This record gives sequence, structure tokens and C-alpha cells, in this order.
Amino acid sequence: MNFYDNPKQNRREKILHAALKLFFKKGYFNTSVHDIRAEADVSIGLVYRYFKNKEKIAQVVYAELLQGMIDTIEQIIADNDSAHDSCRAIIAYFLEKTETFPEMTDFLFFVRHNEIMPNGTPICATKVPQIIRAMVSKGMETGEIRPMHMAVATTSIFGPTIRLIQQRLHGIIQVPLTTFTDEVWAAAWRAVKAQ
Amino acid sequence: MNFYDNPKQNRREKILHAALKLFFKKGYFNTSVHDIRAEADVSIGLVYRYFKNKEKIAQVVYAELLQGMIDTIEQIIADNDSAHDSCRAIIAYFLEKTETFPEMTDFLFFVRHNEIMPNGTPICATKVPQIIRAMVSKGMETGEIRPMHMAVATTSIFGPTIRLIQQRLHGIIQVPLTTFTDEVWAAAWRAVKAQ
DNA sequence: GTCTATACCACGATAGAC
DNA sequence: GTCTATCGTGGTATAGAC
Repeated sequence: MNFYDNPKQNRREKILHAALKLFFKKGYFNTSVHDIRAEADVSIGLVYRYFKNKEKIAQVVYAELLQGMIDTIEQIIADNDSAHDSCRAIIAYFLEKTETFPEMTDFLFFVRHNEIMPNGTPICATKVPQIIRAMVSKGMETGEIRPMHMAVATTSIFGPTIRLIQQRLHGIIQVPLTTFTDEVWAAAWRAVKAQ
Repeated sequence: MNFYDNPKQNRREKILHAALKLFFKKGYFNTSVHDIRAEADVSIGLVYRYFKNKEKIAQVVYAELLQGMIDTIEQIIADNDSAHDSCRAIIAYFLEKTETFPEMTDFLFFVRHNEIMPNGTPICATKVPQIIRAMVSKGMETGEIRPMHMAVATTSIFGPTIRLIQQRLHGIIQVPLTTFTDEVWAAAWRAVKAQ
């Protein structure tokens, strides 16, 4: 159980919640530890009792969000036996999460981790691309997906979805992304499916 | 003539050059005005003589980079008479620019403008999407592109390219993106072309 | 136009009581 | 575990000489 879906809310989780909320709203560098303290309604001393410094807060937020995404993606891949079905389910998950929990997709896809966490990320940021590549690679071997560069295949499948999310978070798109799930999936699949 | 392709380099342009270089390397918030001063080899007083504050520097950098991109895209659209050709040329331009001038695509596509420029962007950030939409819209009317939601069409065409750029800038992709131009274009076109 | 010196303050982080 | 009070630094911005 991660901090972001814990209704009990002990103080440590309240701090993480407050931090993510403010990072999303104002950005990491425009958010002071005092802001987090106030939002979480605890004292400044307590924040530093639980977390060594501000960067560490971001690292923990990041690690837990990422783990949640990895778990979901791995579960999806385990539950589906074609690349086709796995990809479709992952796209649906990304779009739906952006509507219900935009802080998550924003933080994982668009926050500049190198800038806010110069001292190495605990979990390798390339874990998700790795899992995705393995799944797509298998899809190519079985003949579902046409032979192409791995980088082109993965970005052709997920790039449109991620760009939709970016535009939605920027306010360029004003309707729920779930409206587009079927259509964006169909287009992505046309791009990569074997002839 | 914009600051970034001016070989003469008067002092104002040197400051803008230095700022963009450091924003790309360390990020806006990790770059102090003193850093910019040192990189441009001018005094701190001079920086503040030319620019009201740090945010203003970012605004000018942004406005000039964006204008350069808008000019190029408009030129491409004027030079080509099908959406097919225009899109291909724009994708080639994005990929090539990322190799020769990564600071540009990084700043325009992935910098969080709301965070570093809370006081309104001078040029509307949505100008490029507008131009793109008009061009794609025309392509739909002429029957080149299949009828679909505009947001899905544009992201299906350019999303893969933009995601490739993001991964390249993050070091996930280690070969020049121009390697993929033909392949990523072909895939994007399969996604949207009329049956 | 260009420089040096410095004011000012917000913020990250710590000390230490309870 | 939780709090209040406070320190020190780094960074934005200005003053004012040349």
C-alpha cells in the first residue's frame, strides 16, 4: 500500500501527499518545505524527522509512484497473452490515471527528475521502458507486430498517448482523455501491426 | 536573426546564449544569475541592465526559440501542398534539430513553462498546435487523412516523434534520431492516412 | 554601457525543549 | 514523536562609481 492510496493517513503519508499535491500545483522548486509543512499540517521539525531533506521527499514520492506504475504494467502483461491486448490495456490505464490521478502521470512522465534529484534516482528510471521493450519484442517475434526498430515501435505505440496526456495536463485538451481511448489505440495499432 | 544563430554575439545575445546553455545543462532553477553572468563573461550589473530579472531572460529565450520554430513550420507548410508532405518535413525538422540544437527542442517541448514563467508567456504557447491543427484539418477535408478527433490525429502524427526526442534527451536512446526519420514517419502515416 | 560592492530575504536545515 | 525558535547560506536584485 503506497502513500497515495492510503486513507488512514499517518503523518509520514500526509507529508508525502502534501508534497506531491504542491509539486503538481506549483512545481518542485516553487514549493518550500514550509509550504509542505503547512499543507500537511505538521511542524517543520517533523518533516525533517521523517525525511533527510527536500530532495529525499521527492525521491520517495517518485519511487512509490513508479513502483505503482510498474506493478500495474506487469500485472497487465501477465493477464494478457498478446502484445496487442497488453498495449491496449496499458494505454487505457495511462489515460484513465491521468483523469483520476493527474499528479501521477505528470510526475512520472514530465517532471525533470535529473534537475530535482541530482543525487541519483533510487529505482532506475528506465525500468518501465525495459518492461515495455520486452513485451513489444515478444510481439515482434510472434509476428503480431511488424519488424522495426524497437525505439520506433515503442514510441509509435505509446507516444501518441503520452502526448495526449501532456496536452491535457497543459490545458490544451479540455475533455477527458478516456473519450479518446479507443480511437488513439486503433491509430497506434495501425502504425505497428504486421501487414 | 535570433540570438541563437547570431555569430556576431553582442553582449545581450551572449547572455541569452549562456542562459539557454545553462538551463539545458542544469535546469532553470539550478542556474543562478551569477552562473549566467560567469558563462557569458559579463558583470552581474549588465545582466540586470538588459533584463529586468531572471524570469525575463527565460521569457526572451522562449519567445525567440518559439518564433524560430513557428517560422520554420509555416515555411514548410507553405512549401508543400499536401498534409502528407508537410507532416513528413516537420518530423524531419524536429528530429534533425534535436541532434544539432537539442537545447531548442528540449526548451520548447519539455521545459515546464508555467513553473519558470508564472507571469504569463508573451507569445501564446498554443500557437504551434494551432498551426498544426489547421494543416491536419485541411488534410482531412481533402481526404488524405481519415476522419478522426483532431487531438488524436495530431498526437498520432507527432507524438511518436516527440517521445523519441524525449528519450533521446534523457539518454535512453543513444543513436542519432535522424536514423529513424523514415521509419517513424512511415509508422505515423499508417496511423492516420485514409484507407 | 559596464563595472564592483552590497543589501536583503527566503529557504533549507538544525537545535533543543517537551 | 512532536513542537518552536533560530541559524546560515545562497541567490535575487539594487546602488552607485566610472
